[in-house]
Amino acid sequence: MEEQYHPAHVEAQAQAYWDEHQTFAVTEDKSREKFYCLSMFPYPSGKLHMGHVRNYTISDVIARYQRMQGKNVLHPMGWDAFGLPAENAAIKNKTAPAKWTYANTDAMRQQLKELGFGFDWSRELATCQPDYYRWEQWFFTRLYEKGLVYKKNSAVNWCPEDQTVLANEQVEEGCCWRCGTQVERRELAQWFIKITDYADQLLADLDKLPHWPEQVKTMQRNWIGKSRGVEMRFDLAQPVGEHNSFEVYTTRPDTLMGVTYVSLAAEHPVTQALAKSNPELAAFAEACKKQSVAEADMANMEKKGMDTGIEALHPITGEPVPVWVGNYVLMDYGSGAVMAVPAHDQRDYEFAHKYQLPIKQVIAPKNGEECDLSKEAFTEKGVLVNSGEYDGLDFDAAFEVIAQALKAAKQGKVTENYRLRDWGVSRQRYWGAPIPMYNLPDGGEIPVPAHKLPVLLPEDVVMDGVQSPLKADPDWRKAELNGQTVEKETDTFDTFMESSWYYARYTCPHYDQGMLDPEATAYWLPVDQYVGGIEHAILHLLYARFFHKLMRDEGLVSCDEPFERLLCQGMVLKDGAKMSKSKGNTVDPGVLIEQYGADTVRLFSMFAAPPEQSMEWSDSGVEGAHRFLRRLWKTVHAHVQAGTPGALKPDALPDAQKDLRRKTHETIAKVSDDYGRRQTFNTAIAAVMELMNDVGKLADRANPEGLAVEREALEAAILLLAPIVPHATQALWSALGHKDIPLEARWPSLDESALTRSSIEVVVQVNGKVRDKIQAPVDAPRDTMEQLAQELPNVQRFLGGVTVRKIIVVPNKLVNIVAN
RNA sequence: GCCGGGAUGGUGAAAUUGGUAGACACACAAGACUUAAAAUCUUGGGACCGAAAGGUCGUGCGGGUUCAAGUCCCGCUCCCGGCACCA
Repeated sequence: MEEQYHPAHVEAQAQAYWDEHQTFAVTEDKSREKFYCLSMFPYPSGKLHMGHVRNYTISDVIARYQRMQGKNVLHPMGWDAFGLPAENAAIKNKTAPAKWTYANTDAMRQQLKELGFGFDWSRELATCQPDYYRWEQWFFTRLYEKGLVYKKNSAVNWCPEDQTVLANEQVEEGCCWRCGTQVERRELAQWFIKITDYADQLLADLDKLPHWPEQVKTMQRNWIGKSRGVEMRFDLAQPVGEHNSFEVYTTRPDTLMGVTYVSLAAEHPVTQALAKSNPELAAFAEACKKQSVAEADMANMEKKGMDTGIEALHPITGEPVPVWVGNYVLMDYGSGAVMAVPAHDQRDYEFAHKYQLPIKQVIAPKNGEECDLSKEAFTEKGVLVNSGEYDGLDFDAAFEVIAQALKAAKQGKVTENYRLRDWGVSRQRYWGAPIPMYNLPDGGEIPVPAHKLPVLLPEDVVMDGVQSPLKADPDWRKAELNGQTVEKETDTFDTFMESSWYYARYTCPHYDQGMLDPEATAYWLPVDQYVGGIEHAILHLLYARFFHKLMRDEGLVSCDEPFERLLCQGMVLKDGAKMSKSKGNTVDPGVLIEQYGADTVRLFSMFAAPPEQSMEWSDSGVEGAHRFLRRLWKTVHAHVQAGTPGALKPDALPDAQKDLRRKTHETIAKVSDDYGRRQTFNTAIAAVMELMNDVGKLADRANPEGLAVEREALEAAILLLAPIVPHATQALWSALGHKDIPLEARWPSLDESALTRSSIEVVVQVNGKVRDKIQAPVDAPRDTMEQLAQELPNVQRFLGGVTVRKIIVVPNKLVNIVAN
């Protein structure tokens, strides 16, 4: 072996070996336990960034670790290739999005290989390829046939200048990011998939995911937002056009007697009908259309309203209450109308103050205290007051009695409601999978039949404007079905569609008899370990879970959930901020690989922080990681030079050598737990560093017995580090005379007998403060420990003049003497 | 605004089930080697007091529970992720 560590050479050699031996190509092998390890596939933006490096290093480490546990490991990679940035780049560079995208995948594949990630490249897929999206199109037509797909109007951001739809991201302070024109809301007919039909399952099955982070499950639960409430009808005092009433949903029917007005959305049919004869109201509704469609903006904006002048009848008392229109009432939510109880809802409270609407207290605190409504609403649950016959009831009783009263009066009923809304999948863009529907001349539509799929997206286009080439090209949409002239839908799918099932397609990426090969999915699914950014905790992961259930109900997969275990990695920061071009704090992985090698980049990525935490990038930290690898290399080299180790004779060793053996096996135990259960790779690396520090201090190269102990330590260190720094460890393993590679070697096994020790350090406290430490026999009896502790001089000092009340002994850890 | 996280030395972090706060690194300082520098190696270090032994304080802020709290509970502050058309 070479005396110096030359990463460029070592890495090229290892990568060539893997390439030559097709080390990471896998097939179904029913005789072996499988492990499917998946990273979220990247959007092919052109260059790998540190977030990718971190993500793929984590999954590569897990994949290689599982491989060393003897499992048949699938670790695939591909491209989330459709999306907005390709269109933006295409407009900027006057090229086709397809060309740009494919050039980017080539560049990024190259970088991924340089980092030594063990992907099975024979399964690579790109979602923009027709043999991928054709099955998505087919599946959508199946959903249509099952009644899980429907079309309805929904609001989008519209730039009147560019005559185009904008993504939320393309709206900056209410204006178009290209031309600065004020953005409007526009209602378009769009396709939806009924995710709400699966809301209950998506909620309930979270309980089947014990290996998901609790925070992600909590976020999904809250997003689905199941609530039990009452849906009721408010009749209008006078009919408005054809409308006699409207529906309202509340989770707080106990506050019903405190309703002092109701609010409708600007798009509510009653509002629209009233606006026809009320120019002022029409102007207000028009003004509401200038608002953003993003929920965060809705929540932050100033709440405005307008009195319609009409009244609705309280569903229980029949008393008239004023009907308002509010800019904060969403048509997409529930029924587009809300009852307002200013005394017990903070938003209603502020609105009522602003427009001098009455505030009527109907709930009092349980403990009988007065509540002060002069500053804020009282939103807690309590006891009913000012509610006539319902006075004195608590929330639960009031809920049931009032719901009963509404039901008896045929004015309402108890229902469950979800915050979750159906999934709008239509995008008015070019670079996406065409929605496989034919629009008929008479206005209806039918799904494109299977034999006409895929509906191909033309790749040879010029993006010379903001308009989608599909919409700009009248020839493309022309189609014919059974002799009838039809038009292809020019909208494309939301890119979440592609990312919702790619994990399943990886099991059979070349299968052409259907969407999925049942044998391949039966063997590989579910994904055993999914690794990706926390930013996907809700949308992507919820849609993928939903899609999985849809595929299950189509008979394509057999399990209920797609991802068994989930790891959400934190962001990569530099100087305390997210890396971004605008801040100029980006770090180019390519430059670092050139300077230090891939192993150093991987080692530092994993050492700097535990995976879930955000990680601070540090150039000097990278330097330190590199230094450690050089030291490791040097140590192995010196060890090999020192001679041939003898047979290991554990019982006959001097104390220092026993100590080193204990450290070796403590490290094996610690690192195995860190990789497998805890997934804290930073502490695993620290443990191996400690082991190497001990090798430096304790190794005895003067005799074959000493060399045997050092050899055991070095082999353990190499194998334990192999998943993280695969190139260097492969070279070192070979330098120690092994013919196999670490990936195919057995994970080091723990020798329990090496762990035994005769004494252990125990802390002695007086009143919880450390006063001394003693070397005590392991598992010493309680009274021995009490006595040893009390005899210590520095303990005595603190026991003078006080009485010992109690002594707490935590075996092999601590003695606390409580005295006063 | 709503939902979910986070905050520990000069810096990244560790402390796994309530039991020694700061492992392992980085940066820094001193020393060794060297004509010299780099590299490498050794040593040191939370703050404050002290010659030392040792003591006091210390995990964003304010309270609480406990023999014992970075860890549990209540109330805040600031930062980050998501909010349905960025992916």
